[in-house]
Amino acid sequence: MPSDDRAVTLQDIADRLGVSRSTASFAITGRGRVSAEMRRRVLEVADELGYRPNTVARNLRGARTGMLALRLPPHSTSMAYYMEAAFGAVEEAAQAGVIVFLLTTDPEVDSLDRLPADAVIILDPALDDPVTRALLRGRVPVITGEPVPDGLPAGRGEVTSDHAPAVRELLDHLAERGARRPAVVFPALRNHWAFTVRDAIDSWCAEHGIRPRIAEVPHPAEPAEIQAAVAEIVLDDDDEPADAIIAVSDGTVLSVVTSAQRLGRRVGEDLLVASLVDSDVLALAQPSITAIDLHPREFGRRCARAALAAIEADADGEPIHEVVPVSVQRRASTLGPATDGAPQDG
Amino acid sequence: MPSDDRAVTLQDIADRLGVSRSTASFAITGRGRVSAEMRRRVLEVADELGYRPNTVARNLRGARTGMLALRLPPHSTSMAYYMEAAFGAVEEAAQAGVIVFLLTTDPEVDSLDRLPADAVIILDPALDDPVTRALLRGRVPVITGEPVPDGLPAGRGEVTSDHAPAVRELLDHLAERGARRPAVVFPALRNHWAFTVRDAIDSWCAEHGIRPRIAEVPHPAEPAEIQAAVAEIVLDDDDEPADAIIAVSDGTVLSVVTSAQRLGRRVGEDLLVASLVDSDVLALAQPSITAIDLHPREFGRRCARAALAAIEADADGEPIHEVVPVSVQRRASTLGPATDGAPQDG
DNA sequence: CTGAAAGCGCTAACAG
DNA sequence: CTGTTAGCGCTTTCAG
Repeated sequence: MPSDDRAVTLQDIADRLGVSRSTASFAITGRGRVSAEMRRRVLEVADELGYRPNTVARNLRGARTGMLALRLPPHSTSMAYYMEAAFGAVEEAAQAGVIVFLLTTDPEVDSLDRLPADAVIILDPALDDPVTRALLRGRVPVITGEPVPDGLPAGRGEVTSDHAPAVRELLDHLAERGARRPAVVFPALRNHWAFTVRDAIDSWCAEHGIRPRIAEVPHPAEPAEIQAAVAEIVLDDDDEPADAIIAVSDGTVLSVVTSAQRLGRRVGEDLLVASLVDSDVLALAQPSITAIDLHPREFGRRCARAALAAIEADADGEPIHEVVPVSVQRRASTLGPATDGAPQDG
Repeated sequence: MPSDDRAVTLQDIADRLGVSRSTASFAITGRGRVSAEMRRRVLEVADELGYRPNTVARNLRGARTGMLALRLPPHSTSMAYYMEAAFGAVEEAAQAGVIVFLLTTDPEVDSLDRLPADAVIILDPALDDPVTRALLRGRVPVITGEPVPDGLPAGRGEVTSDHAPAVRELLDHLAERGARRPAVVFPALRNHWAFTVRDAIDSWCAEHGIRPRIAEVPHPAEPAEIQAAVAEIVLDDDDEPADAIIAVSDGTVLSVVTSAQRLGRRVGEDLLVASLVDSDVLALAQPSITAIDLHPREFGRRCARAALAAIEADADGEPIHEVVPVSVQRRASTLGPATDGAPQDG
């Protein structure tokens, strides 16, 4: 029982069977040509010895690292969303024996073009993020979660969600529920998601002859700034008060709901509230909050899959483009108290 | 300008100066003995060529991987907390040129004792988590964020926060603000944090002659389960109603606040609310929510530092033990409306 | 003070 | 069908 501290190597297996390393290697990777019998024996011994291929050494040879770098937006608006997506990517990569590591929020830009990774996944690449820019210029293939905004070099592929229809569906839903004066609290983000959603809102409003009422909050924002924006919309001095409010993140929605309740407005009745990004906590509020479910876990998985594909297709072939479905979760904050007890929920 | 696709290697530098690889290596790592002059020239060329040491190859030799594995609890209660901690670890490790990768939530247990990492960080190790158990039994040194609960083999070190005093401070604060019947919504977690906090609450209550009123919710819980627990406490049929409620995560607190507001209770006035774990969104609610700030970023940094130290001290020396300070953020939900406009906040 | 050479664990030509 | 061999990029003895 070589249960000493050294790791079991191919050599150990080979020695044990009196064959050469390569035979063992071929048997294990299944790549080369070895007899079925030999293969069986190698596998048996490998198992017995508790052999674990050393991924580092394995990848050294192939000029690969067996790693994916993951970049999350510097000031993550929606923690839960990114965390889910991250774990989706980790899971998917793990199935291919690939490791996902996190990039610091603020890495040294010049260390970026020689990243020890076979590909990078950038979630929500933003126009004004120097790291994203450097990564996109670097030699490591880049897959982005959501397209790269115009003005930045394209990556090798992108995974995106069909935001516009979902936003329109949400707006339609609000209208059906009687909303006539919807308002939006929107962060000053310069990424594809923000541009797209904003566009969808604007055009929907135009089609419905409604003046889009958008309170833009800085990003990242101080609590006071968000609270002020929310207060302005909820109060709405100079105009008819908003009868529906859409916000982005857990935090902003929370601010909207609590502010509204404080001011005596009844969420789900005289004020509809919805979020552009779903998260677990939105189902916990009373009333529970209608939101667009971006299926972040699946989104993350697809990003990893795309990244893995980009590594293989190491030429300059077709860029990868994948669309992940999204869905609107209708909950009590827009359905009203009638259905409060049994909101439609996943 | 060798700006072709191949990465710049030590050999390139050596060739350029007509010296050998080892000289270049020594000059760059600063480990060996080379003349100051030679060193200067090597560094210069390295810089010029844009040399980046290949960490993978570098570590191959030393039987190190240059990587830290990070395990987050399978059903993260508090996304923001863990995400912050994770990035703290990533940042700290990056300074030492070490990469932090995420473990899948559900890895194959037998792949765990030969993890391609020099150490593992487990955040909030739980008694009932088989992965934690496997990791602790494995040969990769383990650092835990929060101690390993009794019943599991100890790791090589732990980073912890001084929860008990903070909980007591919070309870004292609530008492000062007039709370007489505090209640707690607590998840059925089997980790050190949960045990400690629960203990602190129990003993504080005992000292103050108060019957601890704890609603335990399953973990992970369905929204309905949490809502039910919250409703029970907020309503409190058979007893005097609670005048202060403590909850753990963003979600539960949100549920408490919105439920309370719906039932006509005024948070910060006739009902005090506080969270055991702070996060950005708690500052956004109206009123903003008092919470214990666990300084997760710093916590994560310390974990990484401890892990790095554990790798060096590869003997069975003293286990590492570090304590990260915590602080109570008093906000409007317990301070009341008087100070609502200017809550004490970081 | 510097160069040659031997590996780290694994893969993949190339022989046999 | 299997063994030999030459590396991947780097570190580190051991000679010179």
